[in-house]
Amino acid sequence: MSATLQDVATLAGVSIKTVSNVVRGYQHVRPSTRARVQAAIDELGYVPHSIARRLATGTTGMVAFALPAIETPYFAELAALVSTEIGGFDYRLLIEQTSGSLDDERAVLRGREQGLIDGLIFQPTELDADAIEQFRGSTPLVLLGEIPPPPTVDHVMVDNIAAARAATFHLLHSGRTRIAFLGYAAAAGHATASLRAEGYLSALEDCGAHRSDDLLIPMQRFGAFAAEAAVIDAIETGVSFDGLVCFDDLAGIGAMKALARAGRVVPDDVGVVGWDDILMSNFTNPGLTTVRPDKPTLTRTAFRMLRERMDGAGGPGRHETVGFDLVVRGSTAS
Amino acid sequence: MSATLQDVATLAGVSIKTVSNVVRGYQHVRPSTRARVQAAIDELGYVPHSIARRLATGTTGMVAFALPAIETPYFAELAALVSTEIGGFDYRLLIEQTSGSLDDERAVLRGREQGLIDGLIFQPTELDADAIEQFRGSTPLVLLGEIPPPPTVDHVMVDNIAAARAATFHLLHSGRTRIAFLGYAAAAGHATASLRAEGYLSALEDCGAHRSDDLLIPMQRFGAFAAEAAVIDAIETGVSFDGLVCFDDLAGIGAMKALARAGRVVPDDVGVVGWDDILMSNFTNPGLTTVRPDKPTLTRTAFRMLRERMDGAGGPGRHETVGFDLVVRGSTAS
DNA sequence: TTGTACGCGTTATCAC
DNA sequence: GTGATAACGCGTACAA
Repeated sequence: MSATLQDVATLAGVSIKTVSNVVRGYQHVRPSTRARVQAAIDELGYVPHSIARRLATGTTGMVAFALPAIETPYFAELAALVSTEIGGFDYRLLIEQTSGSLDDERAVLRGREQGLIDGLIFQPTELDADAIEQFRGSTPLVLLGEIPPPPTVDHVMVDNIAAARAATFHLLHSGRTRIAFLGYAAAAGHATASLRAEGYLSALEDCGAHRSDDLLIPMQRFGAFAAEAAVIDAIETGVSFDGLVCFDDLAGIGAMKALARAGRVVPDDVGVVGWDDILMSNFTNPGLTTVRPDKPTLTRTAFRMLRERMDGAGGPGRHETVGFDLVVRGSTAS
Repeated sequence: MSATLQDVATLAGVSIKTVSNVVRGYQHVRPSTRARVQAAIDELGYVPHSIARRLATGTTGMVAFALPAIETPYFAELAALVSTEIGGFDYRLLIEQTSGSLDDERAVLRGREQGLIDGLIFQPTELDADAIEQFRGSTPLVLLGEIPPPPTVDHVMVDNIAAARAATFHLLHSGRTRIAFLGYAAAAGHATASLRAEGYLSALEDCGAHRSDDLLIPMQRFGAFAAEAAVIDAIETGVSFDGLVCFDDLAGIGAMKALARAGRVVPDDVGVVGWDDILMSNFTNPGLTTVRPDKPTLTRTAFRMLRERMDGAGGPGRHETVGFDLVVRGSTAS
């Protein structure tokens, strides 16, 4: 099998403590000793056994990112950023998919096993503040997304209401008068969808624009297929709109397909705004105007807060908001 | 801190061995004892400490998936499948991004630390058979993708030449005569790109179709942006083609954008075929015809082979091929 | 069926 | 500066 500290120590004629000191870069080791030990390490091809180290230190060097689904482009992009970010600090990334299921979210929060991870970055969709408070274990935790966080937990978010207002104003200011919202109450009590709808409604109100329940287009599930079906349905039932604020880019992309099939021209007949600025929004035809959350800052902030907690920082939950842009593309050209 | 086996044992008035037996579902435990122990477990909220267990057993319950970039839709979809698949066997997923860098691929293969993972599923892009042979450690390994694998390593792939031929024939049979290939030698010696180009060329030859170096459109990098730039460039330099076989769907999507900007109509002027059948290929306008590898079988096969190795199976490397479909959509309608 | 005692590979606390 | 030795929490012969 692989060489151990003891093997190296025997070969170098020192104690394992000295080998350990060399391996871990401890300063006060006589150069000649260090050289002898290093030679033994090289000869045996010794590699530290991380599990043993971790049992001894109580840390694992692993950070989990719990998200609904890794194949969702927005989360995949986030995961890539998190992976890169934490890699710079020698942490490794464990991916936990919750599928937006209550049970999985609970399991993730409780930590199926102790000692597996040093910290958790978690984007909940189902659990509310009380449940998070109740189920969370003792591992450092940072929440992502738009749920109202429990007062004890760190949290990073984008101002969804402000962003939804910006998206809606953008459509209104290009002269559109009947703006719909796609993705209303996609899941009962879905915090993100509710906030975005709220921002949308408040923008309509501020401008005195037309509001009606018709214009709140529900989606049965998330994703492009569900969005396409929802928009087809809305058109068939006679809902009339010339602007569409979508829950996310996938919804926007599904909506644009539905509109094309219905013979509605984007942006001439309908202006469409998405959310997330996933890569594909650059490549729809026309390009999809979208709310772009500052993803790099989002992940960097989350990991910074997590690191502070992992380093033992106490205190009440902190709450940070990161910015967004409205990226204007062809789907709302006027 | 958290409760340990010893805490539970003390509370239940038994030895830690008995508690361990209960926790691990050992059969021969007296029901009354089991009940008492279970009560203690519940009362203390005992959760096994995975690191300690793993130090004792020598296994980690973790499988790593090493891929170039998690935000690439194809890999994200694969990762989702792997995560679900291994979750059914109580393994957890560690994501390793290699960014297609030689150093990172080596590091992944060598395993930066011993004992962290039980097995590795690895999609190399840079390393060749010799290097893999040389750098691989002792952890069970299954390779994904199109590199010619070293004889000792398990490997799952799609028949890229056959699939590229099918894609090319599809365009030829709809009456197109000048078929180009996008993504040629995107990286020098890139195995996947080479195989696909090879299949493309052999199909042209079989049909006696026009072949020329012009029609091999190179890409500087992978991805939709690079593809868009490459196609714009090809059009500007006067390359004439009425069909386009793309390295992957991202390339196809980028190509369609470039064609639209150049005023070329898909599929009337140019038929486009992609590769991977990522979700977005359903939502381009028109939909993107694509080679769909059987991703569920791919990941299931890979993990089955890996499990067999983790269970101690020896023997030479096995080699499995999974199927593909050609999914015909609007981009090649005739 | 259950208990005792040792080993897994490392780190950390003391002595020396 | 370096060496014994006790944790870390759990699995497992072996014994009872």
